[in-house]
Amino acid sequence: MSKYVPVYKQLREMLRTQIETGQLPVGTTLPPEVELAGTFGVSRATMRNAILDLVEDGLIKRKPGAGTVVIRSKPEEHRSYFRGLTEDLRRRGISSSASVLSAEVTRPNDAIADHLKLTRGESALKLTRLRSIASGVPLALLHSYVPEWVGIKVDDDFTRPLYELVESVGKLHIIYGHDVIGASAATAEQAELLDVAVGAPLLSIRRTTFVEHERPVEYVQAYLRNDLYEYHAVLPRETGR
Amino acid sequence: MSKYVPVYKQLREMLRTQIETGQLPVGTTLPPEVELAGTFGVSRATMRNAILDLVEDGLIKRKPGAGTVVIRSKPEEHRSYFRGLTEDLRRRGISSSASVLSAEVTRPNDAIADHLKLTRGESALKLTRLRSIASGVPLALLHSYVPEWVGIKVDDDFTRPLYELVESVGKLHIIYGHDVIGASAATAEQAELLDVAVGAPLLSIRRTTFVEHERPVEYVQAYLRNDLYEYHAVLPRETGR
DNA sequence: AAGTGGTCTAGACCACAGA
DNA sequence: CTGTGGTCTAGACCACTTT
Repeated sequence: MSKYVPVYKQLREMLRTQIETGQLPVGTTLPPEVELAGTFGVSRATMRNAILDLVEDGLIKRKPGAGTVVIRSKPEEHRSYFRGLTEDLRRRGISSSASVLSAEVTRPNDAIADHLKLTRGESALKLTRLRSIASGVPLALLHSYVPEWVGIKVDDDFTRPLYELVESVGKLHIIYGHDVIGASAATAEQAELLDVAVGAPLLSIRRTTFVEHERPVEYVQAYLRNDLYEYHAVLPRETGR
Repeated sequence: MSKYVPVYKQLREMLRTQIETGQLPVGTTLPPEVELAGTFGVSRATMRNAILDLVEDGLIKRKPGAGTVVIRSKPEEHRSYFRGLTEDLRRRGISSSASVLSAEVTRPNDAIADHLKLTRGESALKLTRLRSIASGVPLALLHSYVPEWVGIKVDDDFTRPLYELVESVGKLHIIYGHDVIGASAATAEQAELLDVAVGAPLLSIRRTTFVEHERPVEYVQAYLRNDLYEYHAVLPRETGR
């Protein structure tokens, strides 16, 4: 039950704490590596190991010949992560519910089969849902496709987030998602369901979800009311090496 | 024009090449650190430095006591990065050009001043541009705002990517961007400039660009023709710390 | 020129996985 | 048990930025 923790990790966390609590405010120049190493009684390499981790976390910045400066006091959050619509809304304080309009197993059209990397003859579960916010106002029309091999059945509970189903039923681990976002004009059917005028601008999100080995497990085409939803993305700049 | 390249970087790139060309196929177990170090006549630390970079890139995986295995042959591309519209289009093989409709220094409205974290009285350069694809078809209407402190002048060359200007003139380093994407109906003015019908759906992108210390250096409101442009985002799933 | 981070060496012992 | 990666030391010299 003894828990071994390397020295450099202890030092790293100690420094991280000092930065996050403001004992080392933004703008502070840290002592040189050698001095820090001496202070803590470790070799320069060990001290360096601790420091470089913090650079990786974006808390400090180093310049050869200049020094090491604290540039941020809180852990970096400059990156968007893949989330389902339900969780996305919940994070913004909007509670919503879904109603299933239809659920069937079919052979999807070629474009969708291609996105899901289906071989000829393979089918997919097609799911159409309408998601509304608490007051009952319709928000989004969702057309989801899940390959049959994932193992989801037409009588599963689709009012819960689809990701949970995919990950639990298929025992899969989602790695990333690819979103393509555009704008489109509401068709008569969409207008009816979403309670907007025909031709009104809708936000269109087409999402492909991937598990290990670049395997797609879900394709969703969503149409959202532009007055109720905006898509957010925080993108880090490519790090040159 | 010094050409000094550290040994570990040379070794890293050599290994990377061998992996990407398939000389070291996926599944291969690499020789132990000590052996590799001996092979290349460097110390273990140097060899290790090269290897760890490849772990960071997701090309290989290490397990203590087990070994080092090649797990991917191509660099990871499961993450979108911040890019300007120009570069984004260029990567898709679309060449485009921009024409400046207006450039002036003004006090922006409160919403925009807030995005740029301007104090009372601070002004910003307002820039309106129309970007068209090669054939001359209009693609996007861009309203850009850059705080005065960045140092960009109204007579700079705005047909070049704005990021280059910001980074070179202001000697700044862009860290990340925050995009908010929605759909809107074209106003009369927008319809005229973009050559679409009034009320036609447009893709709306509002982007705030940040440099060190969470400082915003640019705010752009873009309206794009939905038939010519789609926004792409590849989002990794949140990794448990 | 001085000081800082960047690279590199030649060792050593420890923690962990597999046979 | 053996072998692997993980950690650590005590030096050294180099490249870069600032003074």
